[in-house]
Amino acid sequence: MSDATGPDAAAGRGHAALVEDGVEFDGRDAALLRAVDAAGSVAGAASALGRSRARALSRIETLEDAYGTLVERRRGGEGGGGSRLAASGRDLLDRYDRLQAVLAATASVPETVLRGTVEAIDGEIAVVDTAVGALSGLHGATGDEDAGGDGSDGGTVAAGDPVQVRIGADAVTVNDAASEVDPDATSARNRLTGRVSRIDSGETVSTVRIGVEPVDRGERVEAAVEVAALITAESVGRLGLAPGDRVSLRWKATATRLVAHAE
Amino acid sequence: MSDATGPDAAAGRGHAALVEDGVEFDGRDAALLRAVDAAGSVAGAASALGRSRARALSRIETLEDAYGTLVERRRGGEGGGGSRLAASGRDLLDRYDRLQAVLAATASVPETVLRGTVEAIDGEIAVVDTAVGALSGLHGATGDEDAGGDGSDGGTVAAGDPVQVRIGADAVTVNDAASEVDPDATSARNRLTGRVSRIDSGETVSTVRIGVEPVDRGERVEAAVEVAALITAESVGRLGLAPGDRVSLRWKATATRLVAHAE
DNA sequence: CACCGTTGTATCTATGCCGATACAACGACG
DNA sequence: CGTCGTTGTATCGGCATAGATACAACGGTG
Repeated sequence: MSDATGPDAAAGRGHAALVEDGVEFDGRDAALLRAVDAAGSVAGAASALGRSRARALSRIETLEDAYGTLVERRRGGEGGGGSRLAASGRDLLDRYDRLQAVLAATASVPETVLRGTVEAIDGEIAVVDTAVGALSGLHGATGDEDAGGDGSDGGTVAAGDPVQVRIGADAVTVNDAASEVDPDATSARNRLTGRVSRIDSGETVSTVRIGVEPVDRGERVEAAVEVAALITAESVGRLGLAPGDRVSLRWKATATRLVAHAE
Repeated sequence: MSDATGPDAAAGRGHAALVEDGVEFDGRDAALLRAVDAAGSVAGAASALGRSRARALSRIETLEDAYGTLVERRRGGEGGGGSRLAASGRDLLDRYDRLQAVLAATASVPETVLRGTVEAIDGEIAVVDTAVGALSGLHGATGDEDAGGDGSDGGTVAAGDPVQVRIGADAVTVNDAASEVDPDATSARNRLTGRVSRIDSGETVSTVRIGVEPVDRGERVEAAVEVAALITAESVGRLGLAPGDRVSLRWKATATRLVAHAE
């Protein structure tokens, strides 16, 4: 939306919901629970949201069938009764909020996507051959597949497969190329060197793009690769970064994700 | 559901869709595009999926109204015609797959959640007072709010607000406490020290939990805080990590996210 | 020129979800 | 004991979406 910070950074608005037992918990449900918390009754929540009370109640029941008790309801008594958000309902809202935060983050944080082919797989970590050399990262396979989902996404990756390597700009650390750190003192494994090509400064956060030289591989000429790094403006100042500077990039293998890439 | 690999890792199943122009692109649409790519025709794709051909076609049209050309359709000719996935359709599938990868990652990567109150806001970065001291992180506010969305999530954060600080375990770097690195050479700002409390070893990736002492704050006694870090098993070996060891943690402010926490 | 399987297009029907409405049950309070 | 506002429960109609069906248009192929 905003402007020309990144080519496509904000292009991917999304919508996410929790799923348990086949029941989706989406923004509408979150709003309902929040309204119940605010109003102290399902009836009040429904009228505040302009929704049907009976529907709201039955919706809560189907949610509770899947997620457990969410709202403690009581009828009769002072004020005719009322409903309070249960602790587990609050937890569910927290989970939902965190999911939304992750989604907003992926939409607003630029990512670098490289094509590559899997060289080797060792447990959860795969080594991928890319234009800028071998990179290692996690492939999402945490054991199970989304049952009601898609077709061929995520899932397993095998040696030789074409994949995309996804590096979130917030995972990349920028160092002065001169002061090289002892490689044995840190758990960040992927490293590259390159030259700063552009700095997009935000208020307190800057997106630094670093041009990385492709490795020499026979006749095949690869286009230059730009890796984005999101760092605080303060760090830009502290490192004295300016276009043309040589820097070293570093990020953890566990912050790198592989996506199976059909074709 | 599955079993006891991780305590709760798979608890947060989710479902995400891209949204553009009010039109959702979800797993069902992804499966349709993939089937078109495989079958070479919308008719073949529909029958392969057991869906109505006419509906599939009209669905593709509404998708194209929002996302641009996705499928190149041709009628008449050899084989009676056919359809091919356009390049932009392939790109859209890639975007969707990456979104799914992010979602799967957040479901499988542990995160540390701390409660805190916002101390100060400086642009996109906020400083939050937590049980383990002041931490800085991004608040999702990228300028706009989800129109058709929720109520009080994400959005803006103000000084004094209670928030949750979310730290993905894949963003935390573990260092030997002894060999302290020159603080001016790196752009990672948040740092803590603590003792390793537990190491859950996967095949090649381990989740290390580090107990961090809460800062002393008068009479108020806070429970000990455990921060999770996801690092390669190789790094565990290289650093010689074992329960009880003193380590220093480090992660970037830009990899820390704040979630407004009602109440 | 007829054939073929596909893309377009229109229409009818079934299904599921939501709002609207109505009524019974509940229990503290006055 | 009646009042009150809520929770439960059932039913009806509206609306959007998907499937089913039918038919026209298209353009290589034989």
